[in-house]
Amino acid sequence: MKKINNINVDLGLEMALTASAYRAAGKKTLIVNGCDNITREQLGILLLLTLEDGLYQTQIANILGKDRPNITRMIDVLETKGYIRREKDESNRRILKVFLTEEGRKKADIAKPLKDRMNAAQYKNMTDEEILTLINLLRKVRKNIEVEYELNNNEV
Amino acid sequence: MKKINNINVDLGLEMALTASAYRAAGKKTLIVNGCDNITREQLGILLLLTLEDGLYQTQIANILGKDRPNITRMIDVLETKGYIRREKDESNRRILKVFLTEEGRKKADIAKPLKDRMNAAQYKNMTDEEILTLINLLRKVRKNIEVEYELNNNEV
DNA sequence: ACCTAACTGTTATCATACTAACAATTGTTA
DNA sequence: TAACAATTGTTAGTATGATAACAGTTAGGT
Repeated sequence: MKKINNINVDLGLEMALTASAYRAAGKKTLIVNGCDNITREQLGILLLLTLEDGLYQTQIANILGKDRPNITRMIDVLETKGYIRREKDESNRRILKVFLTEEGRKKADIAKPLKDRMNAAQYKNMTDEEILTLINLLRKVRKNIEVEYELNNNEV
Repeated sequence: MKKINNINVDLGLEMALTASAYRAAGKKTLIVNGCDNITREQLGILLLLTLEDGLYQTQIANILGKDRPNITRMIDVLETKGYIRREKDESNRRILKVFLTEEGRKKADIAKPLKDRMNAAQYKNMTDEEILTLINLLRKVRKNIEVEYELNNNEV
């Protein structure tokens, strides 16, 4: 494990722990506020659709960084719950566009301020500069990993 | 979504994307180098045991930031693969201590440099100061979240 | 000693992450 | 046009993340 100033720097563990706390807090926030019939990830899809309705599944997967089987399953659930509906695209019959229902829009409107409040909590006592630094460093690490990942790809 | 300098700052999404790249790269590294019969998470247990053998399951769970059911399952798998063995503690019969087998130690020795190489890759072109900053900001966010999480806990 | 609370590992259940493989559709190219 | 490749959504299977509930064990308080 890399050491700096005699401090162990295991980024994987740090990210796992932070992500774990993040998930727990998000779940708790939803439950405490009566949004206990939907998960944080499912809500992410609803919130995305409030920004741009009618995306198709692969677009949703790419934007949210998830894979298509996952999106299929989550959208199945959201459709069963009546929050979204699938609609065939006549110009490309492979595509299923996803739209919010009225119920789905209502749910997103209720949950949006909860997400905002959680974002505010996680950035408490942090300056804008610190937040930007954190985001940029995460992106730098991701870029490094993706480059290395592609290198490995070519090695195979 | 919080905006700084007109840039969207969705830490949850950034962490999810980075963690996803991290997982993919880790998995690929193991497969490319012939360690395809073990997962990154299972390997984490083996590497921990090389630092301190004979930990019991709850200790492993706490150190790695996982829950006990997960550890039970992963250790079941590792035991089936012959990489670890459970041993009852006579002084406290609730406890099962976990030890590396010879096979497990060999596996860990083979995989350790792969993990080190991946750590080096993710920190490429980053100064020690940047790395420390990233770790400290992640910890700060985690602390914020945990405080907020406990607050919610009390509100219930 | 007895009762209760806490701890440890386990099982069951559900949601997510990921891969492989597939059918249907569309795009490309010889 | 015919053959092949790529795209889209789906299904199946495995591993992980997380919670609830349980039996066995230990610790604490009366």
